[in-house]
Amino acid sequence: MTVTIRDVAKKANVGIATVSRVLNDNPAVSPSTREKVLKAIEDLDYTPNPTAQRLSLGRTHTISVILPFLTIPSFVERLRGVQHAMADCGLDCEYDLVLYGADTSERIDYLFSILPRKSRTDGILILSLRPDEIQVQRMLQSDVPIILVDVTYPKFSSVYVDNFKGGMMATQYLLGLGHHKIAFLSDYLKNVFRFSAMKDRFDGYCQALKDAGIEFNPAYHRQVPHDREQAREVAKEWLAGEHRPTAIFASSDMQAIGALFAARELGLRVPEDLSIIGFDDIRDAELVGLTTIRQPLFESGYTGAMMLLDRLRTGNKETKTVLQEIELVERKTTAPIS
Amino acid sequence: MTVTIRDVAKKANVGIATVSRVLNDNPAVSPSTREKVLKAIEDLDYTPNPTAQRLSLGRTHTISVILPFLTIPSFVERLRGVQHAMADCGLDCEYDLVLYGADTSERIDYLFSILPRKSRTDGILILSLRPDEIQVQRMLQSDVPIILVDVTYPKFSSVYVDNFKGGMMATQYLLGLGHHKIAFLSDYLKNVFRFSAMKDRFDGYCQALKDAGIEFNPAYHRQVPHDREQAREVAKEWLAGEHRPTAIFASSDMQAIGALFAARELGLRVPEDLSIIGFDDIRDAELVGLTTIRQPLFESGYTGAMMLLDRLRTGNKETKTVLQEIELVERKTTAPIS
DNA sequence: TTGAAAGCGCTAACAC
DNA sequence: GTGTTAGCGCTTTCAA
Repeated sequence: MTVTIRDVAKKANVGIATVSRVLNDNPAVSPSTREKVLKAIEDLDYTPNPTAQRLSLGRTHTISVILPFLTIPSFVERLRGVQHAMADCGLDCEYDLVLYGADTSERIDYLFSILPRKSRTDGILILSLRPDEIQVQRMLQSDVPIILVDVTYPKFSSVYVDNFKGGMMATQYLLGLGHHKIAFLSDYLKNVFRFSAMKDRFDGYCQALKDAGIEFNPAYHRQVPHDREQAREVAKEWLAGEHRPTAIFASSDMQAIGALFAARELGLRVPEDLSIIGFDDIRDAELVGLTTIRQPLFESGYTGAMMLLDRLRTGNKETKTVLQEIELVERKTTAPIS
Repeated sequence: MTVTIRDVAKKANVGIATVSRVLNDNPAVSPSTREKVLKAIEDLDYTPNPTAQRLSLGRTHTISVILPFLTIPSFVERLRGVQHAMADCGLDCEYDLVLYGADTSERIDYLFSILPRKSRTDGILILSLRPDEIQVQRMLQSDVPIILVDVTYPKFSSVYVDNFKGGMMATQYLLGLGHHKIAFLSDYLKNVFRFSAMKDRFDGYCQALKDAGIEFNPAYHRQVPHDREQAREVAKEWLAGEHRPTAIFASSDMQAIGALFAARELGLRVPEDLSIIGFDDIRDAELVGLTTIRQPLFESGYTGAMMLLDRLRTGNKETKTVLQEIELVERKTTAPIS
C-alpha cells in the first residue's frame, strides 16, 4: 500500500540502513549508491513516515501553541509572529505547528496537564495564559521547553511588557490633557484565563490617579468581557449617566473601539466631548484613529518562538526573560479637555 | 525517564496488553484488574505516547489546515470555524490541528506534494488555495481526505460561494443606485495562490455591466495586492483623476476600507460623493459601516471541518459540495447617485 | 480474562 | 561503505 523504506531498499538493492543514511544526509554513502537510492526514492515517490521517525528519534518535531481565542486580534498577531519565526529559521518544514485553542478552564487545565511531556511535543508556547500554581508545578517537572508570551512567571522563560507602566502612561497622558474624570473600562480582572495584563494596567491606572492626588472612584471602573459589544453597552451607561467621565481608558483596543461606538451612538464627539485611549495597537486602532498604548504583538510571538527554537537547537536550559518596550501612539481620539 | 506502558504493567503486575486494554476501554478486563491498572497509571502519572499509538494504529490523529496568511481576517475566521467544529464534535482532544502557512508558491507546492499522505495526516483542509493540475493529480491519488474551503474543484469535496453571483449582486446594486462609473478594485486576478474568487467576482461585475448596456472601461479596473494600503493608493489615483468613478466595488472588504480611507483623505464624503461596496463582511466592515456582500466565513470553516470529521468517522468517500448563500448587507457607504 | 509476541516504519549501534 | 539487527512504545492477534 504505502511505500516504506524497505520498498526503497529492495528497489535500490541496498539495505534499509543505507536508505536511511541517504535520507539523513549521512556522508558515509558512496556517490553511486546514493544515486541509486535517490532514483528509487524518486521512482516510488517515497516519503519517510514522520511518525516512525519521531518514535525512533524520540522527538516529536512538533511545536505546540496554546492560545485562548482567535477572535481577539492580538492573539492572532502573536501567532503570526510564531509562524514567521519558524519560517525565518527555515524550520517550518522541520517542525509542525500544532494549534490548541484554550477557551474554557477545563480545556486549559487539560492542555496544561497533558501537553508538557516529551512524548507529546518538543516545545510549548503559551500565549497570554497564566498557569496556576498546580499547573506550574507540573510544567516545571516536565523537561519540555516552555515559553510564556505576554505573561511572566518565576523560573519560566518569557516575553512580556510592563503593563503597570502602560496603565500609568495612559492615565498620566489623560491627566496631562487636563482630564480628571477618567473611567477605566476593563476585562474581568479575575478570569479563567488568568490574564494578568489587565490587572496590572488597572493598578497602573490607580497609581497614576493617586500620584495626581485624585481619588479612585469605583463607579469609574467596570469590568466586561473582552468584546466590542459589551464594552459599548457599558460605555453607553457611563456616557448617558449623570457623572459622565471626560475620558475613558480601555484595557484593550477592542473595548476602546466599543466605547468609541457608544460615543458616536450618543452623538458625542470624540475627542471634543470625550477622550478615549486603548491598549495594544491592533490593526483596527489605526483604522479608527485610536490613540493607544502600543505593545509589540507580532514581535512577541516572533521573539518567543525564536527563544524556543534556539533552545531546541542548543539544548540551553537557562531561563531568559525579555521585556519589550511599549509606547504611546497619539492619534485622533484624545484631546485636551475643553 | 519517561513512563511507558511497561512501567505501568510492572507496577500493576499485569501484562502490557492488559494496560493497553484499559487505556482503550476494552470491556474484556475484569473490574479488579482494571482497578489495579488505573491505580498504577494514576500513581505514575502515565500518559500513553501518542507517537507510538499513531505508528501502531497507522493513523496520525492529526488534521492539517493549509492557509495563505493570518493577516487576512477572512482566513482567520474560517480557521476559527474549523476549531469550533472540532470542539463541538468533542474531537479537539482526539485530533491535533496542525497549521501550515502557505505564503509562497514554493511553500504551497511543497505542502501540496508532501502533505497528502496517510503517513502524514488523517485529513486536510485547504483554505482559499486552488491547487494546480499537477497538484490535483497527486491529491487525487492519495487516499487522504481533502476538503476545499472557498474553492471548488471537480472530484473534490468543497464548501464555497457563488462569487460570480456576488460580483453581479454588488454591481447591480450600484447600478440600481444610479451609478454608471463603477470602478472595480481587485486583487491580482492571477496570483501564486490561484485564488479564483476575485476573478469570478470580476466576471460578475463585467456581466452586470454588460447586462445594463454599459461598456467595460479598463481604466476602471485595477489590480493590487490584498492589502489596505495598496488599495488606498490606487483609489486615490482614481479619485484624484479626471474621470473619477462615482462608485467603487472592491473585491474584498480590506480593499474597500482602503478605498474608504482614500476618500476621507481627499475630503470626499462617503456615500454622498462616492459609494463603496466590499466583499466578505469581515468584522471591520461593521466597524466602519461598510456596505458589502456577506459570505459566511466562520461557517465555511465550520462546515468544511464537519465534513472532514464526518468522513474520518464514517469512512464515507463520496465527494460532497456545499454551496453557501451570500447576501448584500447595506450599511452606510452606499447611496443613490446625487 | 489475560499474557507473550509480532509488527507499525524508522534510526543507529554494531559488525563486516 | 554497507547490511543486520535491536530498539522506540504502542496495539492487536493468538494461545492459554
